[in-house]
Amino acid sequence: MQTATHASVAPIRFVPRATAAAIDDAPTPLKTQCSTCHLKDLCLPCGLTGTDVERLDGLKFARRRVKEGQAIYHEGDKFQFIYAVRSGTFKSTLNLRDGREQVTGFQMAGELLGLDGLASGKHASTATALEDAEICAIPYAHLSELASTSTDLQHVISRLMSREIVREHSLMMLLGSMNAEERLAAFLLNISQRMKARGYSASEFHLRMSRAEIGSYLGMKLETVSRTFSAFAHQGLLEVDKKHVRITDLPGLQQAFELRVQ
Amino acid sequence: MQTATHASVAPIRFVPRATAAAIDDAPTPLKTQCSTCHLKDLCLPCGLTGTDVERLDGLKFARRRVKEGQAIYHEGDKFQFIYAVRSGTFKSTLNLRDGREQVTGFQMAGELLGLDGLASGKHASTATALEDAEICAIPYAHLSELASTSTDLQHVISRLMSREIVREHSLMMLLGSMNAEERLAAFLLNISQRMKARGYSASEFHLRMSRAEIGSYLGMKLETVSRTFSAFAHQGLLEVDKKHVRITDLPGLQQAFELRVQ
DNA sequence: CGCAGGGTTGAAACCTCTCAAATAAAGTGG
DNA sequence: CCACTTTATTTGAGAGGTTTCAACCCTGCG
Repeated sequence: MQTATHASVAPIRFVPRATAAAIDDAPTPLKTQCSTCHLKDLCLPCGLTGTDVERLDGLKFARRRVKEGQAIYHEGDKFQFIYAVRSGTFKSTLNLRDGREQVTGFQMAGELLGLDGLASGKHASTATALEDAEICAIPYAHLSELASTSTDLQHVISRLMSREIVREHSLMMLLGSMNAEERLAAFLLNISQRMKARGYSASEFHLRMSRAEIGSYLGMKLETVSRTFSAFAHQGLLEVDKKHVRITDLPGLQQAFELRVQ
Repeated sequence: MQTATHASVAPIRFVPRATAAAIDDAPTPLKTQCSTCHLKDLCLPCGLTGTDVERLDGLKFARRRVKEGQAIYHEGDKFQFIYAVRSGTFKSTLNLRDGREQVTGFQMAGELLGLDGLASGKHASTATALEDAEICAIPYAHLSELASTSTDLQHVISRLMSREIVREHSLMMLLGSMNAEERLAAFLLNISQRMKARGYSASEFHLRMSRAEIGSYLGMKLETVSRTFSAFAHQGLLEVDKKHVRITDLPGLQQAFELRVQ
């Protein structure tokens, strides 16, 4: 549904896991401009004035298609690009010793990926497409060069990083002090809000992630996620059919979540 | 023990909660330089070359004493300063609806506080001293002005923010996939490492936070924290007496933690 | 000296996890 | 196009770990 508006983009070949980093070094040389992007109010240009947005157009970055299941970078890969999601949904994950993965976030259109790579020069997580997607690959060197000519742009980047910190704070609160129902309610309300901000229905949507991925993100087992979905359905808060969700009692769902959180 | 090295600083009066923000507007006008600070390898100047560190000296910021229990900013306060811990320990907290608080981090000498305020211009958390402490209050406006003259300084700030994101990632992993023993082991090893980096013993230290605060941070109840301490003691991994901890089997503790994490 | 706050420990309740089985959907290959 | 396999999801029952409630100890302080 989200990819429908970007049909005129050259597809890139599928890149197997071991060499996925290689695509970072040779992005499709297709130029894109921020000033005319339909996501400019959500994405990098958000908060910038006309002149600064135009300055952003000086950035030479490429659009890329990413197939479902394909990673745009892996934990440990050299950090060179920041990625903006144009369409589709991604998950960010950390690898656990026993081979399992911990989901640290889901990213939707207009959201940025890869900011955790600045710390050490290597990506600290892996970003994988949950459906066929499209991204802008922004060379960090160019971006920071550009930022040195505009304090406003500097602030925007700092603000975006700060937002990520704040987001993770609330996730820590969720993981540290909420039970299963509160966690899932918080998750669904968050998705609902983000769908709404992107012009989709806030009450009915298609989850792109599996029960296991939701569980990993929320710190619970997939069976518990499934059970909690069923419990919400029995309570009349929503209707679920696999990944399709329809919220039928938004205030009720908010109450299930707001029992604890400020 | 940490405060002993900084005795020649004018004390500030205790400021009650409601007006604590006021001290932000009138910091003690005592100038400090980064280039001669004993924390320069841990703190803001970390990674900067000689010339850039000198440029940091152009920053006019004040040192301040903070009494145990006093907050340097509260959730919702206007964001103006970034704070560097000179001595002492702080906790960062979020308020929960039911009046309880969620601890999102502990900060030691050389670590920064307040970066979460950039996102919205208001502090997203509260920072409270766990013991008498000393901080540098760095006006963010000055810092970002200075950063516009040095790309290296820009990078340092970005890197520090990114580090915070990475730190929170691993905490999410901890909260999402570890049991009580793994959590406490991870916490103690982290504290141990940070003590070591500051020139203190890695194996014997005094915790500045209560069982309840540790529990809030680690997503467990204070009784469980206490029980897990006792369990470690029974296993011969450490000796505990209230807040005093001596790690007697570091490899054993690491094993208790590394069972899951990469 | 009594009290409050922080810490420890015990026992039972409760929630989530684990293990297991059944179902449905989707992909595979003849 | 149909059996077959694989994967995702749901649901049940019992195990297990953490929380809850409670009692008790210790220390510092007015």
